[in-house]
Amino acid sequence: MSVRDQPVKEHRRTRQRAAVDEVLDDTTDFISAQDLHAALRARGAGVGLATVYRTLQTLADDGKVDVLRSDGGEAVYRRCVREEHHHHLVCRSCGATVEIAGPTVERWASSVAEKHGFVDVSHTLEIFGTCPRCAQA
Amino acid sequence: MSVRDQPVKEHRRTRQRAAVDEVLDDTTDFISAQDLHAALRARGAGVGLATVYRTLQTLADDGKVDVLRSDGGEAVYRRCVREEHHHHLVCRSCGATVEIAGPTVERWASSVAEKHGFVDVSHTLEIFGTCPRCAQA
DNA sequence: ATCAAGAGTGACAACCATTGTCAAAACACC
DNA sequence: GGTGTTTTGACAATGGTTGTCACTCTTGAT
Repeated sequence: MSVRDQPVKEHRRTRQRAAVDEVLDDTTDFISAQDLHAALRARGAGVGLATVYRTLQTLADDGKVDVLRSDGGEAVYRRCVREEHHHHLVCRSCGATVEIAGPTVERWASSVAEKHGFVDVSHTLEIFGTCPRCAQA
Repeated sequence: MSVRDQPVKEHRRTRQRAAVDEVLDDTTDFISAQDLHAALRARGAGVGLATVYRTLQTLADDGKVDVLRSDGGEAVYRRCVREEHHHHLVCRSCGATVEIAGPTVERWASSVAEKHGFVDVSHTLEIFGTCPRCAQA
């Protein structure tokens, strides 16, 4: 679908990357680079802020994490469960996330694009709302 | 669908807002606040940068312009033709934009959200690709 | 037309997420 | 262990966006 299907360059294993990985594993919701940095510091495994950004960027490039922009324009990251293309249903209040697959939407998107002569098509689709737990307030 | 269906508070007519409006009318593609500010300055109608931001924010709140985030996280704005909810097909290369309506997707999104107990649901959906004109390169 | 009240403006400072820099430290492999 | 390259981290720099606040302009009433 997209053009980024290169073999994914190999990276070195370092304490810092392992630490980032660990936090990512323990976090089911989207987290910002800043928050991730704070989380690392909190659990004693301090990692430089710049390194956190670089690591997340690398992971994103390799398709290992999902990235999306919060309302404030901040980039937020999350380890994806499915490797394939999918979307998210995100709670505006607590950040809880459900991964969604929508084959119909995929087809619709490409057909619409095709109809207008667009090629090399990709798309973004996120659904926001208030989750059941946050709703009882 | 969303909660922002208030009667849209009235605003005063000022030279600055008229100028912003004019540029927006002359621009068919998405434009950033910074670029809009430059465009205003270029056509002699200088407007403060802060004012540009405030004006765009106001227009966005009133649903008079569409807002979306560029890849770099910059907010870009565009006068919408349709007042109702809709999506965009955007050329990655030249920025050309086609407005899209997708009733099916709308229904699908709300049903998915509902199925998971989410309420007060909204969503974002943008399709990116290379337009016919840019494709012949 | 005049006026008072409050919305709107602008120059600039402040914010804050993100990126650049570069010497020092860590990894992989011989 | 030695060596060449990658990675790191502290800090500076960048750049979009928002906050501040005195001043100006629009508006509706008089």
